[in-house]
Amino acid sequence: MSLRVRFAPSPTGFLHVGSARTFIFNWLFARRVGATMIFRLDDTDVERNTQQSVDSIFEGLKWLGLTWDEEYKQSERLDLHRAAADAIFQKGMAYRDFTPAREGDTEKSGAAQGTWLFNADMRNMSREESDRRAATGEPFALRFKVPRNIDRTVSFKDAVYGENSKLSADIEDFALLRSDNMPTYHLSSCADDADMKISHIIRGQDHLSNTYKHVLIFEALGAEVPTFAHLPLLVAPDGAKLSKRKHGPVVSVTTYRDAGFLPEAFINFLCLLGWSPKNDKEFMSITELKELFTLEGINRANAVINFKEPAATLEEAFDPKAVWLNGEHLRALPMEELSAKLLGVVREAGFDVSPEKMAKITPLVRERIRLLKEVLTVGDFFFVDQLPDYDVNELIPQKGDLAMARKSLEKAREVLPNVEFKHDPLDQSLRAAAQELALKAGQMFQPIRVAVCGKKNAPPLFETLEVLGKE
RNA sequence: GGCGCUAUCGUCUAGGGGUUAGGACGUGAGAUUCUCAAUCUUAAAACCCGGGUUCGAUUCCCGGUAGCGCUACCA
Repeated sequence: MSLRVRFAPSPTGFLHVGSARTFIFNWLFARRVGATMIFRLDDTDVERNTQQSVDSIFEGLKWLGLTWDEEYKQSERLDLHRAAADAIFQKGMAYRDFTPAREGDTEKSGAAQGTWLFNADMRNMSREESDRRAATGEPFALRFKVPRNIDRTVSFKDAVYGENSKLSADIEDFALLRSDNMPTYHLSSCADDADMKISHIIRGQDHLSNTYKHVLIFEALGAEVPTFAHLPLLVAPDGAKLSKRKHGPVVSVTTYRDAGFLPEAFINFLCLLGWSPKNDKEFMSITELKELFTLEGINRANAVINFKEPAATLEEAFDPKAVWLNGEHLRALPMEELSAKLLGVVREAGFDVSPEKMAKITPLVRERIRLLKEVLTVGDFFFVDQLPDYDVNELIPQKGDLAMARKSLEKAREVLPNVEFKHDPLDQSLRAAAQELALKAGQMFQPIRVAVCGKKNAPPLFETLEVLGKE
């Protein structure tokens, strides 16, 4: 039997980090075992689908750089879904429910208050009466006739959560077709999975309890029930599920891209949430992940993405481990590659910097940034003609005063014009100058650094001067 | 409310009937250094509670509690 997996997002919002992880796990599994990876847009909810969301999903996935082998759109397969529903109906495993759709029933309080399982009048209606009413054009929803025998149980073995079973009597008669003849998610999802011969369904744990219904549908369709692997959910620091409304842009994949995450770092981070290679390895390339990934390595408890709610800095908006991993991946990149990426960021910010100059700057900022975008704050002085204003007190060296700073700078102005702007000559002459002034090297360098960079914390002085050049 | 799933440092996790409960991020201290980083060393930090089973449970079983999910003609 061939192995086939699918990623099936519904386009009702931007690409969520949780969806991205589901996609990544599917991809890793597929590439690891040689399965076919299918992308399927689950767009049967016409009212909530937006083109903007479709674009956002593709944009996010494109950034990740992981590809799939086949692509489908559910909205183009409605006939198949309806045929599946009809087949179930013809087998007597579904019935028409003529109860008008509940309207204005916005929240789920109705369901939450009591346990609705089925409407006996509808479930037990004779086929003749059902046909007659349908023939008059009366609208109906098609519901699955869940077995009510008291000892009947539905079970499946989940690759992550193990054996699961539930009394079928506890499962409500869920809808297959809405009264507008549109298939529901459960129906189209299963009909497609069956038709596409999906062998492994790897998806969020929020579907764990839906799986009983799905097993029922697969069986009614006479299809082989695939292997399920449910993934623990990604949640916010407060334990609530991630939502854009509550938690802002951190839940969107493009936010990571825009802040300057490397896709491989982002993927690495997401993999560590709910999965582990069990060997204490944390920093992993995509190739390594592909080699190490197994469904057995997935654990069962929800994982918190540990970001700060009101973020004071760019870094704070993300999980510290994600930021750290990104720094690691950044430093693992060949210098030229990193330089090219940084050049892109800098140019996008409106600075005109040549690739040659960027090539010299990159080694100086590489150890000092963890997100690509930080090049703009760490290395700003490399790009501007005129330094923004800074506090003169910044010039004061340790255990020194403004007079000492002034003395240092005057000396520097005297010495520097005659020095070749290379590391060693600068080192020698400035150290000599410091000695002449009876200052510690650090006390001499500090004011110069601030005068040059506009801030105390900056890359080493001589290299910086060398890159900046004498003019 | 009903049904289901889950529970190890602040966070991500390893482990598993007898361990000094391991690693990582983050945090503190120190080393190095022209500052900041990077790097290295080091410290603090965890088995939800109660019952069983057992010579011995953090680990196995049961119960509780808490969190999460599903309970839509959403997905």
